Amino acid sequence: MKTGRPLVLLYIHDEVSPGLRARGGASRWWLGKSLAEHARQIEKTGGQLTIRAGGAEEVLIDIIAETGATSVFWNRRYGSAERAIDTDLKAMLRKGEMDVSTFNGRLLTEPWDITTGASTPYKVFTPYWKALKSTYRAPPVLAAPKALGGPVIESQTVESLGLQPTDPDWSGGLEATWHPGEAGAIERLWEFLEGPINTYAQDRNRPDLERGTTRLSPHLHFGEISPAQVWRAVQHGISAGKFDESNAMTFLSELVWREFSYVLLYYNPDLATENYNSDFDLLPWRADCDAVKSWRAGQTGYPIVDAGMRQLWHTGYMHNRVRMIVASFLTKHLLQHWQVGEDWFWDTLVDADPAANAASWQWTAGSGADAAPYFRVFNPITQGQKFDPHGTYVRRWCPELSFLPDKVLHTPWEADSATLKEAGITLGTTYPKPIVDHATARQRALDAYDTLKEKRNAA
DNA sequence: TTTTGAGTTGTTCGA
DNA sequence: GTCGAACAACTCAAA
Repeated sequence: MKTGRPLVLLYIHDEVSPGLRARGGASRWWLGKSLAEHARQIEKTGGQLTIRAGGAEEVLIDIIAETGATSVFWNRRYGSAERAIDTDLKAMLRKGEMDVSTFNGRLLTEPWDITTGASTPYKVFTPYWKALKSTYRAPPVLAAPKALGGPVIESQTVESLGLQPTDPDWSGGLEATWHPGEAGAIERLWEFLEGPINTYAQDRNRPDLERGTTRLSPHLHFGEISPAQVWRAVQHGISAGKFDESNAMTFLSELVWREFSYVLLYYNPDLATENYNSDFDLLPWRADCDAVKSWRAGQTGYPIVDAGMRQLWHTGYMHNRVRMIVASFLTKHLLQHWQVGEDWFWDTLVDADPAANAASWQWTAGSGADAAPYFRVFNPITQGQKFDPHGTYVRRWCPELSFLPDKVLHTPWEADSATLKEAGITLGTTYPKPIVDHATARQRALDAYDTLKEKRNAA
């Protein structure tokens, strides 16, 4: 790359190229905030973030014609539609004798970089993790450029992209929870490294704790902070003896789960729509609209499930432990296809990610790579008691249960009538009765799996 | 090529 | 109350 030449900093808002999955509502909200913040930061250096909506190819052709640009740079993407678009773009630009360079901006390593001894992609997490941590060294973080002044050309406003919800504007809870943008990301990382990292292995499972996890996922998704930056900061702290190594490595392994999801997506482009393990094509999922409605609304009658679903609706986020509980509940207790859940999360999560969301739903359902065995059905009662022991999380998101004593908080249907009355609860009115019985639903899920086995053996 | 050990996150049951 | 075994078998990865 030649230096000293002006840069056009371009964001193409492409909703029209073929095959792209439309962003969900929460993701659009974050994107709008993030772009606005990014534009402000660039303006401070005297530059301009140029925003254009349209197909990537058409927009680039226009920009090149307007500016006489001779080089184009971008960070690589890994979804199948995005790869197809970027491959075509690269071919077109090179045909026009443009310099094209692409980079890895969003992962630690490229999905094809780390392979087994047989040069095949890893399909099991632990050996992948071992291979990555023994070879990966995070590159140094470069300082942001002080001046980014380029040509001032026509640009759309962020507002014109129509990313913010109106009529109704449901984004109040998101607004109160998040600070999209690089500064917010760095702050979250620093807060985490100042203490919580040293108790991460335990506390990451506690949705009732404010700072048990980093909550960096949406920032990572939107490229406001890179995994390499996070890795380097943690590695530095370990070397300096500042962090407990075991806890810090547990944290890094979670970052590598994100990488592993991208390996799975790269080699399985249909990860969000097809069973990774096609045996699951035979599983007799049920189609129960009422059950799905109750699940989405956080009205299942299981407090930890309902708390999670309401946290999601209100803040665009759900604690990871609770994600597993609600996902197990939907796919196993309610026997609804994992895609129903994947779709809902896609629409409502601020960190909705094509790789992590699909891989994690399949993992829970049992159809995914290195998946939970099907007979591992989370018990929403004991999970609640174990990971929200004082009920802080449930009381926060299900305030109608606030006055129940801890002993029956996760099992309101077991409270005697005097206790319920005293807590101001009428089951079936102020809070639902359980929509399924745990033991019955568990057995139904195990039976469904048995039919799958029979069908597979017969085939 | 064959063999061997291992595999994110759990629950239930019975001693 | 605590603890270990059973829950399935299969596929992956490396020796």
